[in-house]
Amino acid sequence: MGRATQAQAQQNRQQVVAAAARLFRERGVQAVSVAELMAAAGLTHGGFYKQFPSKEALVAEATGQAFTELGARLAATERDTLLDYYLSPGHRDDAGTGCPTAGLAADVAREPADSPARAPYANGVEGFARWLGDDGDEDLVTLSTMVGALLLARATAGTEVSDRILAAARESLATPKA
Amino acid sequence: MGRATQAQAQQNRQQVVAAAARLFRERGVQAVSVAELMAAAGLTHGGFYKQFPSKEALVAEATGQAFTELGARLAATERDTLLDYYLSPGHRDDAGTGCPTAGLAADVAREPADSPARAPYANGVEGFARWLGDDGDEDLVTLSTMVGALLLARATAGTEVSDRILAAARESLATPKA
DNA sequence: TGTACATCAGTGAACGCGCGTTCACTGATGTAC
DNA sequence: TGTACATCAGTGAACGCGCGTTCACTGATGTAC
Repeated sequence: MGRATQAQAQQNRQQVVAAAARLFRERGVQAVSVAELMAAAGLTHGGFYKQFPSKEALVAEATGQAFTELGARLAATERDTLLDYYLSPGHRDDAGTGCPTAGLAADVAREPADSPARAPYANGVEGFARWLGDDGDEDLVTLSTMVGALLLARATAGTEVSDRILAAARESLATPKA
Repeated sequence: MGRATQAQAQQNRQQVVAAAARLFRERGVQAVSVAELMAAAGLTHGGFYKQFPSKEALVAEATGQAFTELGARLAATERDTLLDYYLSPGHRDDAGTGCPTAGLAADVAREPADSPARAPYANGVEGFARWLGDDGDEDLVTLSTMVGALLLARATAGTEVSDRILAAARESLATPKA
């Protein structure tokens, strides 16, 4: 096959990061192999280390990428519209393209304390909370409710209580108390 | 070594379930091997299948066990005391003995739709919400906030925002609005 | 603009390792008499 | 209560498999002149 052009190599790299950002949210970091991510970009697994020093480094980069996508989405969305989507069955059933705060929470929580994935995650959480714009640290509470409801709805998916969790959180957050 | 007594066998089995209930919450189902769980009970891994049909079956049983422990704890605790513990740095830093609703949420969410772990998890969530005792489905919102805040605090552990998430949620939930 | 050659993205096989599960075997336990 | 024997909890080695990572190699790309 020979050497790829710099443009092609960069595009391949970006495809691997994009696949990681999606699949890590969907199935968890441990359940997605380096070989699968390379295959998602049409490559064989051997070349992975020409682009990334380790899987751990890709986890960090994919985390940042997922939060960058979230930021773009937030910038183009009104609060009530976002809440409707966030607490919808659609979002519950599609973690891969959904919120990384929820989709990566458990994975990042179980990363070692010095994992490079922690910084982009924490920055993402702070940015999301700021966007919510509630007074004081109340935005952190709002975000906690959103993330908790989404994760509980996912873990109880298929049962009657799952939809009730989403509906109750939507109702509780739709109209700001103040 | 020869055959163990029925009492000893039952005790060994219980130790495996207890270790699983703790380690699955702490590190996640995939990060804990059958061999490690058997070793935690002082056994070699080969005998696992004399006690459990599969690792998946143990996941379901350990999930039920963790929620049974939670139920006992709730029965002996007042709401405000529980909230203080739930949203504390201690609980954040010790997932293994902590709430299974939070500790197993992502693992159960990623289990297949027909996984036997889903039923005990959903039952546990409903029981926890009922214990909270808020009106209508507001208890599901309260639980969502608790679980979300705890998971976000864990994923941001080591940063300044982690403690703020816990404190903000504690403040928001400590005194019922009504 | 052409030529010679160094670079390096990607390949494919291999590394050591641990996984969930199976199985022949052991020998004390539990049971039938 | 004592004896003969079937049961079966636990052992330890092995099964096939996939993991993250390494490496010798390929050959088109990029560059120096």
